[in-house]
Amino acid sequence: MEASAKKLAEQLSAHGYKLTRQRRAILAVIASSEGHLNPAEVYERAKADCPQIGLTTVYRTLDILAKLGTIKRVHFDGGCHSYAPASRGHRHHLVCTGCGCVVEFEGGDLSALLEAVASQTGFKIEDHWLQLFGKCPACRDGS
Amino acid sequence: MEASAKKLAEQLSAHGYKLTRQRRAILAVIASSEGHLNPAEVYERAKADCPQIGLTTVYRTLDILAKLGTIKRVHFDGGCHSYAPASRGHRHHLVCTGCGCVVEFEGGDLSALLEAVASQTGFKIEDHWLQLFGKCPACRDGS
DNA sequence: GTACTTGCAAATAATTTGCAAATAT
DNA sequence: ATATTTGCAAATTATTTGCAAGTAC
Repeated sequence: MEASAKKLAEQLSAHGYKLTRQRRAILAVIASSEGHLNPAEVYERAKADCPQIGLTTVYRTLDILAKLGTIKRVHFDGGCHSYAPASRGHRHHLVCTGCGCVVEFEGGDLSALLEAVASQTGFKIEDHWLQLFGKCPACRDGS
Repeated sequence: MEASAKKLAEQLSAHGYKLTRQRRAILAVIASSEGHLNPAEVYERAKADCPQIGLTTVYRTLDILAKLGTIKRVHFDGGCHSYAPASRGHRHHLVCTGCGCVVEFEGGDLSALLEAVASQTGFKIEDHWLQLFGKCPACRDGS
């Protein structure tokens, strides 16, 4: 298991979850993924490591990881059930519309915007969600 | 048909779509909705106006409206298949986590942020997607 | 009149659940 | 040892499609 997957595994055991062969395989897939993966894709790739794994387990594990904040759902109009690894802290995703790879970035400073919206609308803002779409360096030059 | 629904209807016919009883009913539901609605909810409400409407038609009509940009999908972790009316121009949605109502706001100025991310990552940013969550004035005081 | 639109029922796809067997700690 | 986790198959839910009949223009 490579370094990044080990970190993710620690998050699981720190919360009292057992580290099974299946979960390790799923974590390895996610850690090594460049982009966002849906449950079926995770399942396919995890089978390389752990042939007996079931799709149900993938669903259950992704739920746990999403709840822990280890992974985050990536939303876009074509489908909203893909996940990408998430770092600690509030980060946002930048998704390549060419190859689907996902990069995290520091969320700039939105506080001025949030305050403006709050006073404009009377809402108490609790959370925000920003996602950017574009072409990564490779896809930008390539096609 | 009230004013707002009439405007939406014009968008449909301007694109060569016929204005059927069913489509009018769906538009009326959307125009008068305070929040986001999923296909099943639209269907239930549209039946008041047009009892013979089928769920299939709701799906098909929502697809058309989303393609035209008349409505926009509202994404959040609990479900990503709800829609809210969208104004022309680039606006963002503010969703109340209490009652589910949706308000649009002018998207502040994100250009500095976008440029920073672009130069940081090498991506060519094509689109962005911002959604805020909070409590609307009523839900804020109420509970 | 004609092409677009509809509702139905059936097909497909996606996700969840119950449960006995397996396993990490 | 034991509570958690698993895989399977079945159940459920959501969405899409084919097609003959209906309807807006």
